[in-house]
This record gives sequence, structure tokens and C-alpha cells, in this order.
Amino acid sequence: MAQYSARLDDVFIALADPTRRGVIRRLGEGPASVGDLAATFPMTLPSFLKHVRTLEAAGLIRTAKAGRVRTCELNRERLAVVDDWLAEQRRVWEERTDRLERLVTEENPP
Amino acid sequence: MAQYSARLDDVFIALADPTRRGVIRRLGEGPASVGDLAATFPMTLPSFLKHVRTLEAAGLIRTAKAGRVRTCELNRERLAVVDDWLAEQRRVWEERTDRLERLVTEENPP
DNA sequence: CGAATACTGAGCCACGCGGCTAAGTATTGG
DNA sequence: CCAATACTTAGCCGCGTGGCTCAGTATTCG
Repeated sequence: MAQYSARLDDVFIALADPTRRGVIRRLGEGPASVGDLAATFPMTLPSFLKHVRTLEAAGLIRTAKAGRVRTCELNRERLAVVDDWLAEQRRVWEERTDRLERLVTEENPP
Repeated sequence: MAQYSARLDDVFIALADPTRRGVIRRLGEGPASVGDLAATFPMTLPSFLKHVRTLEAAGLIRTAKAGRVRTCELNRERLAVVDDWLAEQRRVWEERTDRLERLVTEENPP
């Protein structure tokens, strides 16, 4: 949970770019090579590769090279980090709602 | 839904910073003034104010000035954008899973 | 073997982000 | 009215991000 939040930044930063979200979406449909992925984005291969590395460093995708082709696939579990953050956030404000309700109950005793 | 995805970037970028996520968390407990919020972060007020503006521009918080104090509060609904994105992503890969299952079914007819 | 393919690495560059200080404005308390 | 308070604006600055080109490496195909 500690190293976890330490890397929360990496995940959100990785998601804060339309190209990288595009890659994630595409990989949701199945694995693809760097070249095939890059072909669907308006930039050069070296530029695109940086995005792949960013996603990989954030743990959102895994890549492996076979011959001269590097294949990328989604690491679905990693997105749970975002889910967890949202859940935690909701927990915080639901606690507040509970406190407010108790307050109202105390002020208007039955 | 169009202007929606146009601003997806703003939301993810806003969340890609620990200070701003900290503000969101704090505001989950209830509204607070800019000064009170800033006091809990290791930076100057002008620097902090930029984060507030970023969150406001992303629609994640609302602010209003009363007298010389600006009060901030969370706009919970806005976080649904993230939820929606996650849901859409899951839809994509569940479709793929379905396709794979159909494929297996066709290859191994009952 | 030689050419084509698919990355990969190095290095450059413009821009924007996130910090700062200093000075300005609007309210409020005494 | 004056001083303190609470922002707000303006402007500077260093660094990282995201794009590019160009050259290099490793595979594969004919």
C-alpha cells in the first residue's frame, strides 16, 4: 500500500495523455506490436516509443520482444489502482455524510 | 459526451499531481478556504492557488469568494468522468473476452 | 550475402508546469 | 482611518515532457 501510493503518480500521469489512453484502449482489444500501434497515431516511431515506455513504467502494459518485433499487451489489474483511489475518495466523503446525518439526528432527537 | 472527452485530459492532468489529489481528499471532508487548505501543503500561497485554479478548470472543485475569503468545495459528480472512462475500458476488453469465448465455442461445437 | 524491416538510442528543441518573490487589491477588525 | 488579513497578479526560472531527426542494431527475407 505504501509503494502503491508512491506509484499512484505514475499511473495518473500515464493516463493524462490522449495518445497513451488511446494505446490502452486499443490494447483492450488484444495485444499489438509497437509498429502497428504507432501507425494509428500521428507521430514518429521514436516519439511513440516513449509513450510505450511510460505506460510500461507505470505498469499499465507489459511488452516483450520476439525477433525484431516488440509486442505490447495490457496489464488490466494495474487500472485497479485508479479504482482503489476512487473508492477511497468515496469512503472519505461518505464518512462525512454519516457525520452530518448523526449531527442532524442529535439536533432533532426522536 | 463530445465536450466530455475533450475535457478528459483536464481531469486526468488535474489528478496527476499529489498536491491536487490531496486537496480533493481534504475537500471530501467538507469545504475549506484557500488559506486553510494551503497551510497543509509545503508551498507558498501563490503556488498553491495555481493548483486550485487547475482543479477548478477541470471542474473537480467549485470555489466562491465571500468577503476576502475564497471557499472551495468538491464537485463530486465530476469524478464520474474517471469512473466512466474505466467502465468504457472494461467494456472494450469484455467484448474481446466475449469474442474469444465465441471462437472457442465454434471450434469445439457441443 | 545483401536489402528491407522493426525497432532503438542519442541528442536537439520549444513549451509548459510548478515552484518562487514582490507588489497590488479588497475586506475586516480596532 | 489604519493595520492586518486573505488573496491575487505579474513575472522570473529551472526542469521535464513530448515532439523531431539521424544514425545504429538486430532480424528476416530473397
